[in-house]
Amino acid sequence: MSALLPVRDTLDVIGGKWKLLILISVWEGNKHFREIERSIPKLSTKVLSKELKDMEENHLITRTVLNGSPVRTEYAPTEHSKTLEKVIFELHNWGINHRKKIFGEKSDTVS
Amino acid sequence: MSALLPVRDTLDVIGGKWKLLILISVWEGNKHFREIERSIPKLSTKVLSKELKDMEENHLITRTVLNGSPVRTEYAPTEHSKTLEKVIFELHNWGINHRKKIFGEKSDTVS
DNA sequence: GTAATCAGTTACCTAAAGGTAACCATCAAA
DNA sequence: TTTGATGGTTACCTTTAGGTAACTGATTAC
Repeated sequence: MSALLPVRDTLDVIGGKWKLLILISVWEGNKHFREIERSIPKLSTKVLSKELKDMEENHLITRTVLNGSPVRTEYAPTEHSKTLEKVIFELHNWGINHRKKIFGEKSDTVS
Repeated sequence: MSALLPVRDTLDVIGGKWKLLILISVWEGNKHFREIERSIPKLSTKVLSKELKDMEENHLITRTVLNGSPVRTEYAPTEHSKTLEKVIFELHNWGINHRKKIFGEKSDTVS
């Protein structure tokens, strides 16, 4: 069953500890490196730097360097990144229901 | 934004290298430990053992020990596990489209 | 009695993800 | 002129996921 390859691709793109948090931060309007960094507690510059590169490669964000005095960069979400919203919604939805199953009830065996 | 907690839950349940492969194997009708192990190339007994425990805790499968001579166990998927199909479908779907974006086209910047 | 099956466990090792902290250059304000 | 902001990089360390291989005890087949 390597029909799972596309599933793996998706999990690689949104997996890990920080990618979704960073994506949401950018969706919320944070544009600059330090701005994004400050918006996410405990996130280090090193990890942010690496994740932003990954996300740029995956066309989730764009990076624009503004030539000016103390070098400004601007990160922006792509349209493509917006297509993740549905996926995230489903993950969220399932997670909610899963918690109910795990902590709320008892029996759910099949056949 | 800790509205991401349920998303994290879901990713924990289906993430990692083997969980989905094992789940599919059980969905396909493999019931016994060695049977599942043989159905997935490169999967080791140690990892399978650990993953099955996780999946049992998460109510994705049930484990039944049949008292008999060389000790048989039976693993079966739960109804709850079936609710993952929709999630997996979305992940699959997005993965397919993502590949098209990445390898097929070029421009997709926002605003 | 030897091998092979069942269902795992145990100890050890490698690889990848992530964390910590110091550092770079450039510029503006105090 | 020192401090702080800009956007990062570098080297090193820890933690977690996963891999390798040997081994257990019970049973059947040879």
